[in-house]
Amino acid sequence: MSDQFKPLSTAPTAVMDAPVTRSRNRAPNSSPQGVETVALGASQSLSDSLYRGLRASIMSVDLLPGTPISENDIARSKGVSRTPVRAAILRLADEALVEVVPKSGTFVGRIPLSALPEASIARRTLEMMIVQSAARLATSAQIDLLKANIEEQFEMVARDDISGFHEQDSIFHKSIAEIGQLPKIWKFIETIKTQIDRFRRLTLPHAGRMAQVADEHARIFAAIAAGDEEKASQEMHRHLSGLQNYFANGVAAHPQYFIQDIDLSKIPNI
Amino acid sequence: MSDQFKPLSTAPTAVMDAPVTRSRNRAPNSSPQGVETVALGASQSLSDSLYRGLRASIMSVDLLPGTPISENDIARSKGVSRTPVRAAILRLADEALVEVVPKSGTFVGRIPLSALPEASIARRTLEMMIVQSAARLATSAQIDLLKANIEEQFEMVARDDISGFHEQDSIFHKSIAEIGQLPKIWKFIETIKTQIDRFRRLTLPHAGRMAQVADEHARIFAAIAAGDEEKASQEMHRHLSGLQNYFANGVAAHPQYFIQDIDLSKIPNI
DNA sequence: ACAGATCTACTTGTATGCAAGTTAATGTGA
DNA sequence: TCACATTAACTTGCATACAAGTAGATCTGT
Repeated sequence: MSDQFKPLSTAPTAVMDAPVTRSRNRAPNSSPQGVETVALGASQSLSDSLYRGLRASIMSVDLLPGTPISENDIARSKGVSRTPVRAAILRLADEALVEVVPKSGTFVGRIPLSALPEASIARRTLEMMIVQSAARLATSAQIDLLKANIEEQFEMVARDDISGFHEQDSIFHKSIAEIGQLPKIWKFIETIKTQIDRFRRLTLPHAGRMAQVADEHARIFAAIAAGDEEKASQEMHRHLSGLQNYFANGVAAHPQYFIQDIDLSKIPNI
Repeated sequence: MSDQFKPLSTAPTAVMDAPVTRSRNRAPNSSPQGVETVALGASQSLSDSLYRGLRASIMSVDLLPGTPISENDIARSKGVSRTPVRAAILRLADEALVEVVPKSGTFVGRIPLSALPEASIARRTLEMMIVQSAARLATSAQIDLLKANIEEQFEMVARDDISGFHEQDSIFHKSIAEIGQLPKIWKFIETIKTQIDRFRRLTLPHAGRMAQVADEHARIFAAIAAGDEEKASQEMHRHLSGLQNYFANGVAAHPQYFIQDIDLSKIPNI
């Protein structure tokens, strides 16, 4: 059962055999065994750009959970065939951002409540470790840049610029990961917190919380600048705790947006 | 730009309008707003079973990194069309288990060395937290089951049954996550450690290490049984550290299996 | 014998058509 | 008026055909 996918070409890897079938080698297109694995910046592919557009619409909750989406409609509206649309939707299905029901329909994914508590715990655990590393390794130049980011955040609070604040928020956490020399773990956290972000955008009142979040960020920054690993970790813990307080109200307001696959009263402390 | 994917149906959500186009609702097929989100056990889909088969072959390094794979060949050998094969390959490409070079070819993914150090750190960090939770929450019944698993492991060592040992190893870690009531984080970890597992299967000598791993597991178990969170965490740290010792030799033996996108001499302590 | 241009078989990406199944609307009976 | 069978339009999953591009084999000139 394990050799059923062995390459079918009869010629082994040796090159001097009579090549019954041309054995194709690695395309020199791809990273030539060398140093860089830099992603291809431009989209280049129809299904890629469709994927990104759909994903952005779902993550911004511009498309609400449960909304039916039709491969045919999207294909017609974009003037392409179903094939690249379908490829994009299948990718989103792997991320649980859409739910595909065979022979019936496709829907913007409802948020699985059972995923949120452990996603929150995992994110907090990793970011506590990351910020410890950052407090240990930060250079004065990096601290200056981070301080500028904090000031930007308070500027956004003053302007009441929510989307601008979210952007600076994201840069803050990403920068800490870079300072801690763990940038790929931040990438991983971004996938972990996907459903958490959707939950927050759906249920949390953004206005009041901005100032508090900026304060929490400032305390984390201060600990990093002071090189106090333990304090930085504790402040990050505070910053990333307390999500469960919003569960009951958020779900009660819009139950149709969620897959209620856990007992909301039994959520552990996060 | 953000409303380009709004559903096209002219009818709003209200049901009393004259339905120019039938507005389709959620299929009662899918989880009916209820409690369970249980995955559909049976494969049901051609592309699903192709995906699982290919993934197993790649993870077991039965298909070596860099091996060219052809959608047409697989389709012919399985007696299906390219469509489901292609869907499976695209899923694998998202996991970096295959590399697709447009208009050129598809290859079993080489292991990106730059991903390994941070994956190892993230995994260790999460499992240290999980085992602390397990040491805190373990019931005596759970401890008995875990003890039986440890005994199985030593049995496998005695029998020199490598694949059997790997299975018990996996059960050990998964059981700890269940005891710690964080089973979904173990699922996360399984995706994190994908490339690490491939690296180990390619480069590590399994024979000698089995006994040592079983011993490390036994020490973790003892700390859990004693309810000693700190000790359990430390033993897990020891168990999951030291991968970097194998980097240089493993890569030197088979450089073509890896994307050497980092300087091997600059790998941090993991 | 060797270097370079040309050619041809192969690759992935997309378009299109069909099959099986589901769901909402409609028809039918009481 | 209501319950139930029928039907028709829509859905996703798969098969097939074509387009654009790549790379190895071959041919040509020296």
